[in-house]
Amino acid sequence: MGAEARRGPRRGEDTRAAILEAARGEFARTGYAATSLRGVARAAGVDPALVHHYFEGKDDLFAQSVVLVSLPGPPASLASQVMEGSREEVGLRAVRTFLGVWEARRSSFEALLRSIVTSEEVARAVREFLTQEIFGRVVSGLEPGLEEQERDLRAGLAAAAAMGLAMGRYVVRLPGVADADPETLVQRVGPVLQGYLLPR
Amino acid sequence: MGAEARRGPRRGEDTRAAILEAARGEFARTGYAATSLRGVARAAGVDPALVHHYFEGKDDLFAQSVVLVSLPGPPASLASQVMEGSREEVGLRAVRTFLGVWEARRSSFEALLRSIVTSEEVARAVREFLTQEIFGRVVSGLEPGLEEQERDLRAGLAAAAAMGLAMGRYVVRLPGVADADPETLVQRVGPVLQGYLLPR
DNA sequence: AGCATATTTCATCATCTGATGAAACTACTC
DNA sequence: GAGTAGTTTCATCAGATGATGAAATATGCT
Repeated sequence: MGAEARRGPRRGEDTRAAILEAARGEFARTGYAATSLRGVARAAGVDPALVHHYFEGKDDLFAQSVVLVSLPGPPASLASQVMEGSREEVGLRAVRTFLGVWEARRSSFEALLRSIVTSEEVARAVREFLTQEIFGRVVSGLEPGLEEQERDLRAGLAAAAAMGLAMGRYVVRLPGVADADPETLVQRVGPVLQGYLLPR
Repeated sequence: MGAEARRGPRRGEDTRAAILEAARGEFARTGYAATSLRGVARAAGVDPALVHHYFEGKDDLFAQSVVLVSLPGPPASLASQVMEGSREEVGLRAVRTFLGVWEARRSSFEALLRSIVTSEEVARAVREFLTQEIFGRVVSGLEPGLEEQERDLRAGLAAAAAMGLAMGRYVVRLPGVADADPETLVQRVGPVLQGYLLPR
C-alpha cells in the first residue's frame, strides 16, 4: 500500500523547469508531431495534468522549451556578427557562428531541426528566419542592388548548405561529420558558403 | 435510407493502388510517425479496415509505398553512374544524377526525407545508403588508399550537401532553391560536391 | 493558530489510434 | 443457377491522446 503519491508542492524542486527540460528532450528525439504531452510528463516524472497547469498546450510548451531557447539573441545581431570583418571570410565566419550556436544549445536545436519536417509552421518560421533575417541580410549587405532572383538563389543555397551540415551532424549523424572537430568543419564548409554568398 | 455504402468489389477501381498513392501523399506531408492508417484510408476514400486487408501494418505500408519506389535500381549502379566520366566533373554528375532521381519520384522521395527525422530506422538506412553505398564508393574509387577518417569526412560532407539541397528544395522550400531550374542547381552545387570529393 | 494561495494528484471526457472478426456484397466458375 | 473466392463495410476492442474540473496537500502570511 502506501505508494499513493501525495499531493501538494514538493519542496526544493523546480517542476516547471523539469517539464521544460523533459520536453526539450522529447521534442529532440522525435520532433513536434510525434511528441505527446503524456510522454513529456512521463519523462519528467510528473502528472500529465501538471503540464497543462504550467503551459497552455503543446504549441506553448514547444515555444517555451524549444523556440525561445534556440535563439541566442535578436536575429539582426547574428547577421551582423557574420558580416563583421573581411569580405573574403564571410563564409568562414558564418559557419563558425552557426556551429557555435548549435553546439551550445544542442538539444533545443535538435528539437527545432526535427520539427521542421513535422510541422509546416516550424518550417515556415525557419525558412523566413534563414532567408530573410540571416542570409538575405548578409547577401544584401555584401552586394547591394543585386536582382531579387540572384539574391534569393545565393541566400537559399547558403541556407541549404547550413541545413545540410546540421542534418548530417545532428540528425542523420553521418560518420566523419557527426564526430568531426567543429573547426575542421569550419575550414571545409566555410569556403563553400563563401562561394555561394560571393561567387568568385 | 439510402446512403449506406454497399459492400463488395467496386468494378474497375484499383483500390490497392489508390491506397498506395494516398499513403505516399500522407507520408510525404507529415512523415512516418505522424501519419495514421486512418488518415491514409480517409485520403483514399476507403474503409480503414481495407488498409489492413491489403497491408500488414504501418511498416509494411511504408515499405511498399515509399521505400520500394524511392530506389531507381541497385545502389551500385547509381554510384557507377556518378563515377563514369572525367574526374573533374564527378561533382556535377553527382548533383545531376541525384536531382534527376529526386524530381522523377518527388512525392515518395519527399516522404522518405520527412521520415528520416521521425524514424531512427529510416535515418540509419539513409545514413548507410549515402555513406557506404554511394559516396563511400565514389571517394574510394576516386582516391583509393585514403585513410578512413579522411574518406568518411569527404563522403560525409558530400552527403550533407546533398541532403541540404534536398531539404531546401523539398521540405523547407527555400525561395531560390525550390523554384530554381534543376540545371542551375547542378551548375552551382556541382563544384561544391567536387570540392568535397576531390579537394583542390 | 487560522487562512489564502500555489502546487500536485485523481477521475473523467471525447476523440483518435492500430487492430480484428464477422457480415454483406460482387464477380467469376462450373 | 449454385457455389466459391475475393472485396468491401460494419461493429467493436484496448490503448493512447489532449483536455478539464475538482479534490487534496503543502507552504507562506498574518
